[in-house]
Amino acid sequence: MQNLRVRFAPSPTGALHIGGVRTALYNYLLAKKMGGTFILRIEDTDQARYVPGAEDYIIEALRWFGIMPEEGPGIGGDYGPYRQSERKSMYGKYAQQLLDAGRAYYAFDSAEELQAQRSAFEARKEVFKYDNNTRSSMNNSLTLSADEVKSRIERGDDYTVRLKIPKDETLRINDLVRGEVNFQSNELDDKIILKSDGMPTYHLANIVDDHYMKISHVIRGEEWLPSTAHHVYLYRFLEWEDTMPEFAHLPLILKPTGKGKLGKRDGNKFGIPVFPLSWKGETEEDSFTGFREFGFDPKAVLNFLAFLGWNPGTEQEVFTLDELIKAFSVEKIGKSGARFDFDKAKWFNQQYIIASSNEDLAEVVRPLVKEKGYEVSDEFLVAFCGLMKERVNFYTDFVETGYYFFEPIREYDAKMVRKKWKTEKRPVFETMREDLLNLDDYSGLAVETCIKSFMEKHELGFGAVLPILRLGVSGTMKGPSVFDMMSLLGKEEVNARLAKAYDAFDGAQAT
RNA sequence: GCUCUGUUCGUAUAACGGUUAGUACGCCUGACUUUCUAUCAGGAAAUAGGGGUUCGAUUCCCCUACAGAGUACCA
Repeated sequence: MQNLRVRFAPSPTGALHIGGVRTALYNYLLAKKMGGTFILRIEDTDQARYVPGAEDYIIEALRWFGIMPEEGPGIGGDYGPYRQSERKSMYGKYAQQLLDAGRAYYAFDSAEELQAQRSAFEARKEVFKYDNNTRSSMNNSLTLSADEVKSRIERGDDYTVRLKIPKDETLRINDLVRGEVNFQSNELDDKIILKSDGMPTYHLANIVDDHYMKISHVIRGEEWLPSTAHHVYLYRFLEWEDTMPEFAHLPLILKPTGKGKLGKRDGNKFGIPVFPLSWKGETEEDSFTGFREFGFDPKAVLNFLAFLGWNPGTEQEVFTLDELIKAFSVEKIGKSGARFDFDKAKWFNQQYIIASSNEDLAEVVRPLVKEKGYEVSDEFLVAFCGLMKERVNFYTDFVETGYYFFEPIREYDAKMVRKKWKTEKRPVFETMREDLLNLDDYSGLAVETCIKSFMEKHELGFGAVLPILRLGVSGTMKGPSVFDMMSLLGKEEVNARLAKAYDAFDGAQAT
């Protein structure tokens, strides 16, 4: 085989969906594994659906994941331009070639006429298809005289170019994921390949570009499987069939619950991200929180995505990108739709956080801390990450569930306070506070020793003392080791918190 | 409707035609622990249904059911 070249070819119609990211990932993995080239091509042939910023979003997302293409718009490469709108002049030529070869024809039917046909068929409970059956009754260069066609074109009438699908043929397609897939040509419609605005449709542009960009493998979503037959015909009629790429159609990603494939709105509906990065659309419904902003690590998301429709056949689940590249193979891609399981995504993220060093975590958490307006030393932050990393799922949890490391306690767990605090015991706890204040060494171990001797002196058990300390210092029963927490907060801070807490506890007890 | 694709615990999936049908997430129980986690040890939980082929089908074939996708001058 010659050089392996794959492309990710999204349409800039909005934020890049997580399913698109998975497609990009699989393309990337295959390219890297085989020493091939990963290419980004922007399919912007539909001006009406073009959304400004979408292209930047796509590139930013790929960069965040660390799966950057080697060729693409703004990146360079020998097969550019990489935006279809900039390749417009190429496509007309091939439409003409197809026309000349009798493999395509002009169609003059207006949108209204087509609509009328559809309605008429619908009334008979049939579905209109522009195909070898119906094209003889439509206005096209097959039914009109040559002169008529010529004059219509010269007159400037709108026309499209349609692919003339042959009659009575069986088309056999080999798909790397699904094996042999057969199509009857009579079931295929005469797809428009050149629109009346002169732009090609996806089908033509895709084939021409893949050919010129020397794409060897087309890895894309299953929604393209039905139109692959048209694509094969295009290759055949353009006489490029001998260099036609291999096809691999990926299973769909399904909604977390219920029916259907994962959609844009599912994110807001289930309160989970379905886009890599946050996106601000025109409206509330068109705005989404991304995995990044949700507090995910890009490596964890990639790992999760890799397993949505693929598995290595071993029992290993946590993979670095390099390991994924080594393990990846098209043969291991699954056939059936994979449901998006947020719990699993969460678990992957947690695995990555736990495996990260405290220093690396601090690096990621620092901007979040700054954003909240907190000012802390690097040393503090690193220690803080060490204390918290085993009890968070997302990066955002650090500053949210661990907020009390940076600002005063917002609220005490009232139920626990009522259960554990006795106002009569306050004098005893005041002596504990003093004992703590007299400590010179405020390491976790020293604090622990101090508390233990305090308990011994007053014949108190862990259950009577530790909850009070924990509540006083963090307000909640959830969190890291009390002693370590106190050590990190420091003597003065702990003392102040305890004094304040005792008052609050008394208040809570009184009500 | 038609075409294409698919169907193993709730979810993701593993299993040369021969296994007590494995693993992970989630769930339940226990251990550890001052709490929450994490960790460890257990547990419940699946081959859609029906026909074949075969000594033997999760695995191969057919039918049914269900699900998904496509059926645009969108990609």
